[in-house]
Amino acid sequence: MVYNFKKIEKKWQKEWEKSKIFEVKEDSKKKKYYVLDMFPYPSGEGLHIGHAFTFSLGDIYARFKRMQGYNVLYPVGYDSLGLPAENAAIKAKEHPLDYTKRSMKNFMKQEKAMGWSYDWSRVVASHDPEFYKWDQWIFLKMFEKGIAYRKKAPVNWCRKCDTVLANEQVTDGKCWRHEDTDVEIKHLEQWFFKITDYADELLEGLDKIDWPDNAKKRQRNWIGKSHGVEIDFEINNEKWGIFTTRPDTIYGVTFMVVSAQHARLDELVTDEKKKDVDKFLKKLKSVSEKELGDMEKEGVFTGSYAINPVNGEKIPVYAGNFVLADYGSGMVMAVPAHDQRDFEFAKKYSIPIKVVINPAEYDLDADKISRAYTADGRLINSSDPRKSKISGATKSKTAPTRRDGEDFDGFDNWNSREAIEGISDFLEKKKFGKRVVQFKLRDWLISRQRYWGTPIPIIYCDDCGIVPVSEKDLPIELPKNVKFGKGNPLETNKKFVEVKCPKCGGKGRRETDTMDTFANSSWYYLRYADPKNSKKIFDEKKANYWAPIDQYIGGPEHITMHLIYVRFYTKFLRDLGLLKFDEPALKYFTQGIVHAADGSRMSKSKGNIIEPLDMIKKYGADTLRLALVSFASPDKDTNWDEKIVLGNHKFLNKVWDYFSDLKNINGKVDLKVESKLNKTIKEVTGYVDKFKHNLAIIRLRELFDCFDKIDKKTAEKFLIMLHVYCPFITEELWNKIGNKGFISQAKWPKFDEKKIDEKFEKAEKESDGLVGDINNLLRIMEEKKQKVEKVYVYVLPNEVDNYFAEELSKRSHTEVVVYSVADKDKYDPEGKSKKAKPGKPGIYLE
RNA sequence: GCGGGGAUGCCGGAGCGGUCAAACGGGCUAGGCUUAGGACCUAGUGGCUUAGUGCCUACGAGAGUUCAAAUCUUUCUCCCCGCACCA
Repeated sequence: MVYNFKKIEKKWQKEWEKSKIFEVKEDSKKKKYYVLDMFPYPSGEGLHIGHAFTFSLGDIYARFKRMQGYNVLYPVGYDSLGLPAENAAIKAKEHPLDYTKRSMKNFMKQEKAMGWSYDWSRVVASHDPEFYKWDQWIFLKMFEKGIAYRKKAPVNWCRKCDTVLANEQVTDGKCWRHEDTDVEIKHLEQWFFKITDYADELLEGLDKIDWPDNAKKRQRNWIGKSHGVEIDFEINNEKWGIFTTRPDTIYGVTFMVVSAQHARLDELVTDEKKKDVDKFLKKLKSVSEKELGDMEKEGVFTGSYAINPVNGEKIPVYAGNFVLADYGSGMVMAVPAHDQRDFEFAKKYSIPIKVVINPAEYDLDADKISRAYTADGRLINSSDPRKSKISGATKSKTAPTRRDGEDFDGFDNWNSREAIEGISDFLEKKKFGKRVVQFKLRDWLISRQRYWGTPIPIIYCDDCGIVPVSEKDLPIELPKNVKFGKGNPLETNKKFVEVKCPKCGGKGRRETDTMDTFANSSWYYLRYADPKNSKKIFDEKKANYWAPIDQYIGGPEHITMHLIYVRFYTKFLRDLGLLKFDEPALKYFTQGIVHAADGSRMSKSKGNIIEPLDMIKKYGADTLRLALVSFASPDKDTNWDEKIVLGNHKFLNKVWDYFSDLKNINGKVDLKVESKLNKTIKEVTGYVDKFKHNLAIIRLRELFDCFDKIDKKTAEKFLIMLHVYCPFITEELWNKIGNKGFISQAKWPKFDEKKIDEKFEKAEKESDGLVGDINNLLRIMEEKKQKVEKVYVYVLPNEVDNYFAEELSKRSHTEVVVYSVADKDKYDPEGKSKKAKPGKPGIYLE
C-alpha cells in the first residue's frame, strides 16, 4: 500500500482541529508544563527552514510532556508589530495592517501543515490593540515608578530604518537589519527604560536558571559588571570623577582623556585651545561610527590641567576619540605604562610615560618599553613626593606593611593586586574617591520614529509638560490613516497628534514615537495564560499557574536582546506584585542554525533558501520534521542536505508498509524484542528529554529493524515514541492497527528494567560475528576457487538458542546447518566442533 | 583584545578514559529479489595478513598524565560564532 502522506496529513490536521485536543485549562490536579517557542514575526515569506526546525523542537517537547501526563501549555502567537512588517508593507505598497493579516493567515496555514500541536484558542498578536494596550499599561506603570524616562542622549540612528536603534541592535557599527548601513550618532531626546536598575539582579538570576552555559556567559558579559573606584580629580577648581578598575596605577597617571562626545566638554576647553578642539570634533563627525572603531587613538589637548589627588601632580586633559561618553563618567585617567590604549596615545602625542609597576623578574624602562605592561607586579614610584619630603621616607625594599592615617608614605613595593585594595581603602579614607560598581549594560532606548509599533501613551503639553495618558483611555490605537514617506508616518495624522492635555485640557501634542518591538516580546508569554482578558493584563492566578515557562526554545541570536528584556520585564511585573516568580524561563534550549548546503547563510539574495513548504509537498511534514532533528545534534549548526530528507522518507515508507500489514503485528510477545523495546524506551525517553533527537531516532530505527512479527502492544509503544517526531503517520497507523481515539493523547510508554536482558544483545552480536566469520570464510574459499555447498556450525550447548540456521543461511546466502557440540549425531568430518568457544562456534565448510 | 564552540572514515555525523577500525544515515562495491527499477533484502567498505586469525596505522599537529586516550592536561595550527576602544 502506498504511503499517501498528503492525504494522511490533511486528514489529521482536520481531526485535531475539530477535536480541539490541544486546548488546555488550568487544572490544579495536574502538573503543568509550559513549553514555548520564541514569538515569531509573521513575515510575508512564510515559514523558513529555521522556523520549521526550532518550532518542531518545541512541538516534539510539548507532545512528549503531554504524553507523560503533564497539563501542557503550548501556545502560539505573532510578534506582528515592528519595522520589518512596516518596511515590507511599504515595499509591497500595502498598509502594514493588511500585510500583517495576510502574513499571519499564511503562517497559520503552514504551522498547521507542520503538525505543531498548538492551543489555537490562545493565539495572540502584538498588533492587536487588545494586546498592545497592555504594552501601554506597562509603560505607564514604568513611568510611574521612574523606570520609563526621557532624556537627551547620543543615540544610534539608522538612515534606512529612519529611526533610532537600541545598543543591542547595532552590530559592528552597522544596523542589525541593514548590514550595509553605518549607524550614525545623533543627539535626540528619547524614551528609555531603566533596565540598569535591575542589572545586579539580572546577573545574579542567572545562577538560578537552567540555561546553556554559553547563553549565561554571554549575558554576563553583556551586563558587564566591574568593580572599581571613582576618583575625583580637580580640574579648574572643580572635582571631576573618573572611574577606574586599576587604582593601583594611580601614581602612574600622566594625562586625562575626556570623551569627545562628553556633554560638558566645553567647560574643559580653554579659549586658546577652542579652535583645535573644534577642528578635532569636526573631523570626528565626518567619520562613521564603524570607522571610528578601527581608527587610531586620537585626541587634542583641551588646555586644562587636572590635579592627581594622591601626589598633587598637574597633568594635561585631552579630548579623545576612544573614550566612551556613556560609560563611567566619560573621562578616564590615563596610565600609559600600564594600559595599551593610553600607551599608544601617549606615544602619539609625546606624553611622558611613568612606570609604577614592575614585573617580578626585571625592571621596566619607561623609555624602552614597546607596549604597556598590564600584568601584576610590584609597585614603584607610588608615594606622595610632598609627604616624602616631610617625612624623608625611607625607600625600604622590605615587605610592604599596611599603613594607616598620617604616617602613610606610599605604596612602594606593594604587590599590585593587594594595592588595588590598599589604594582603594586609602582613597576612601582620604575622601579622594569611593568604590563603585559599573555595568556595561545601558538603559534600553525604546523610542522608534516609526509607525508600526505600540504608540507611547504620553501627551506633551506646553503648560504641564510630559503627561501620561490615563489608564482608562487605553489603548491608544494606531490610526490606520497615515501617509508613508519621509519621517514618522504618525505625524501625518492630525487627529492622532493634536489632542487635549489630560491634565489641564489645554492644547497638547501626542507622542508620535512608538515602542521598540522588543517590548511586545518581553511579556507576551504571560498573556498566553489569559489571552482574552479585557480587564487586566492577565489574571494573576492563571499567570502564576502556567508561568514561568518550563522549557523555552529559540535561537542564539536572542541571547543578548530578547532574553535580557524578557527577564527585565518579568522582574518589573513581579515588583508590581503581579508575579510570584523572578525568572521567565526555567530551562532554555538554544538550537543550532541551519545553513545552506555550502555552509553559508541562507538568504533570499543568495537564492539558497530551502522552503519548508516545498519539502512538505515533496515528502510530507513528518519526513521533514524527522529529517530536521535527526540530522545532527539539534544544538549544533548544520548545513542543509536534501539527502537527509530522502533517507528519512525511505524510513517512513518502510514503517508505513510494515504497520499497514496487520499480519505483522499479530505476533506473540518475543522476549528478545521485548528486551530491546524496553531498552529503547529507556534510552529514547532520556534522549528526548535532553533534545538529543538524533540519538533517539537512531534507537527507534534500530528497534524497528529488529521487528519481525510483533505483538500489538509493542507496535503501539513504537508508534507512540515515533509520534513526537512524526505525528501524522503515527496517528493514521494508530487507527489502522485498531485503536480508537488519538495517539496524540496516548500515554508515553514506561520501561521495565527487569525485561531488559543484555544476553539478547550479546547473542545478537555473536550471531553477527558468526555471520561475519562465515562470510569471511566463504570469500576466502571463493578466492581459492573452492566451491562451498554447505556450512556446518558447531555451537556450545548452552548457546544453541542464540543461533538460527534459517537466519544464518539467509545472511550468508549459503545453506547453514547448526549443531550443538554435544550432538552425537552431528556431521563433523574434520573435528571443527572442538574449536567452538563461548560466543564463537566452530565452522566447517564443505 | 576578550569570551564561546569546533577539527573524527569517501561524505553528514555519533562517541568524550578501556567493551573503538569507530553508532546511525548517505555514497560506493558485491550478491539476492524482481519485467524493470534511482524500490526492497543481505554482506562488504583503513592497510597487510588468515579457513573464521592475527598484526599495523588511524580520530587537526606536537608533548604529557595513565596499566589504558578519539576521549584528560598542555602547547600549536586552522575554522566558525558572540562581544568589542567598557578604562
